[in-house]
Amino acid sequence: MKKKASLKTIAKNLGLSPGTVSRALNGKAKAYRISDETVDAIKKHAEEIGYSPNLIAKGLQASRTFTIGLMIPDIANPFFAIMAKNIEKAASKANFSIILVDAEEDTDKEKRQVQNMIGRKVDGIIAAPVGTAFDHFLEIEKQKIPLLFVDRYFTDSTIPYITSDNFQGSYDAIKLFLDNGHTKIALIKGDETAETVRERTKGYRQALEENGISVEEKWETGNEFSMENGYLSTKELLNLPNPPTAIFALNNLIGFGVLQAIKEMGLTIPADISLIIFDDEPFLSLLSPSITAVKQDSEKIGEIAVAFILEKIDNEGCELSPVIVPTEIILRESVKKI
Amino acid sequence: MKKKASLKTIAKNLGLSPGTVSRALNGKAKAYRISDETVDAIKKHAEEIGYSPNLIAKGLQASRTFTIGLMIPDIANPFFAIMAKNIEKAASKANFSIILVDAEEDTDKEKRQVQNMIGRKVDGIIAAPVGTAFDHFLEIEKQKIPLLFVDRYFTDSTIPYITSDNFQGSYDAIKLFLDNGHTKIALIKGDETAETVRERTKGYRQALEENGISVEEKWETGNEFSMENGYLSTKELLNLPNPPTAIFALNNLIGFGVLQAIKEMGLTIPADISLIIFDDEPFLSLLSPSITAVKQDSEKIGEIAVAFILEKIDNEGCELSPVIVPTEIILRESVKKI
DNA sequence: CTGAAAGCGCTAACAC
DNA sequence: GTGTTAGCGCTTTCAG
Repeated sequence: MKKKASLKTIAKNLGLSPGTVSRALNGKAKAYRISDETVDAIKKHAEEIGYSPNLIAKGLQASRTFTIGLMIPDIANPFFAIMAKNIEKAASKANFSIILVDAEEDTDKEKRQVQNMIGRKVDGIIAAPVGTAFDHFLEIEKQKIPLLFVDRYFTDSTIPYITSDNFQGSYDAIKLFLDNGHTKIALIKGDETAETVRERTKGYRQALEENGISVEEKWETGNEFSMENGYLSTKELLNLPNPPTAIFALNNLIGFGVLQAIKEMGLTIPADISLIIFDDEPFLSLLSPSITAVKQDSEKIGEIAVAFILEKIDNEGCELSPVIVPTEIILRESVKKI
Repeated sequence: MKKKASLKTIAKNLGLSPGTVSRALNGKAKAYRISDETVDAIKKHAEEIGYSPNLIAKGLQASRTFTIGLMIPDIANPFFAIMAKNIEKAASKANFSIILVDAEEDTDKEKRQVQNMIGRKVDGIIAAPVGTAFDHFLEIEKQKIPLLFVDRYFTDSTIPYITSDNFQGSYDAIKLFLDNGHTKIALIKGDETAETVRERTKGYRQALEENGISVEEKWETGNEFSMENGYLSTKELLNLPNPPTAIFALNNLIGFGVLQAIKEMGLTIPADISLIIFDDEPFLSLLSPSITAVKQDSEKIGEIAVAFILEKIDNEGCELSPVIVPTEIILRESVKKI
């Protein structure tokens, strides 16, 4: 009743060889024409002694671990949590397990964990990279481990990615403001070295330009995907001599900050200021008034990511091209008609 | 430049033996008095060919994988997401990796994944169990794998757990209502087979009884930790001939449902109805009015959990007793003074 | 129908 | 100072 419950144990107890037991337990009885009695006896005994195959040993010899590394900058962010949920779901359906890393928005931790993943011989890696450094990711490619970016990505590498239609989502949001008569529209951005931020910013600018509205420099502000940035930027914007009538928050955290600032200043949405947030959250519908948002389909991003990575694991040669997942405007009550 | 980058490769290329290379790379050069030149040469070459030790092989031979299984019923629930974040953080600090399972509130998946964890020879398992079935967890103990429950737990097993002070948190919330003059206080519960729900319910009842208020049967309702339950129960409660003046929602999801129902019915908090939610969420402070909540310290639960499981991994014999983590009332604006 | 043996990559015990 | 060997638990030829 010790830690002993290996193939060998079963073999010895039954007077068989490990090979036979292995074959019987892996449904290869037919192929090797092992007698039904033997198979039954083996299965029965395995059950009895609580045998559970050692996936580590299996992995060692197959050089396949049925494991996918998942690197997320912040699992407490609902956007990533929902994505992670769908990734785990799809992966486990294919009998793969997820090794989760929360990089804590820290490139150093990310680097260390990339090494860790490589050492653990994961079969593939799905990562939402933290920052703009990606040398460590090239190492993954060098090791021939399938790699895929989600959400965040780099255009100056050939690593495939799956992301939202950041440009269009942003464009649509601004268009909504414009259609409601707004012309003084502010943007609170994240770190512009991120491609997603650049794309979203592009959408903002293009929508304005197409409608003959020149972009007021003061209204394009912010520098970080954080609540604090949203909060401070909002206060600044609304204290401007010529304040905007509408704010577009470039992600959920910034949006929270905006909401906090507005609440604190005693202003009301949309009477005093209109708001759209990039990233939908269930609770945005519970606010009074509810907040219009650009919803990223993180479920779908997660699903596609797993399908992709499995494809790449099976098919060493296969080249994948980036996938852009459409966003959707969730119309609520935070945009005032002027 | 193929998949070859093992100890053996290095050994061969350098005309050494795998043993020496292993020792050099694991800082045992001193102990074995390997010459500095050799060590340098080895390290240099390892770097060159992009060698990365195979943790799988290491694990096989050490029968230790530096891996902790984490089983969560729903990673998209912020309460669990935050806990998971802190668990990953603490684990990675100790050079352990997390294998994440989202049980999707499905006992069958949980069972399957328990087997999977066992097969993967994780060094320990931290689980927030889905339901009331726990036979499959006993299997883990039988395999001598350290096991620990967080949040949810079973009193009729000896498996240690770390959870919030569910009784006290609930008691405090009701006390707050009472202190504000409420006597008609409703409770919307989750599934009562869960120990956490029972404890929270106990806190509710005891606070009322101690204050000479008899518990109105109609006001104790609900049967599930879900938004829908919160929504439907609220509608029922508020349509009662003699409706309560205060609602206590027994978890965050129920709370969301309550908020939705109240919003839909055009009522306002706290003028028409007072509310406290068990589980704090950042956004509760952004609502107008902000919502008073019982905050569970999921950060601390996560941290303690990892410390515990590591202790148990190191110290096979060690017996751990349950830990109850205090809760905290976050006072906001959702309780009316009568 | 089943057994024996090699080997996945690594470490540790034992040599010299 | 370094090499050799055995073995972790499994699968997979190759032999019967």
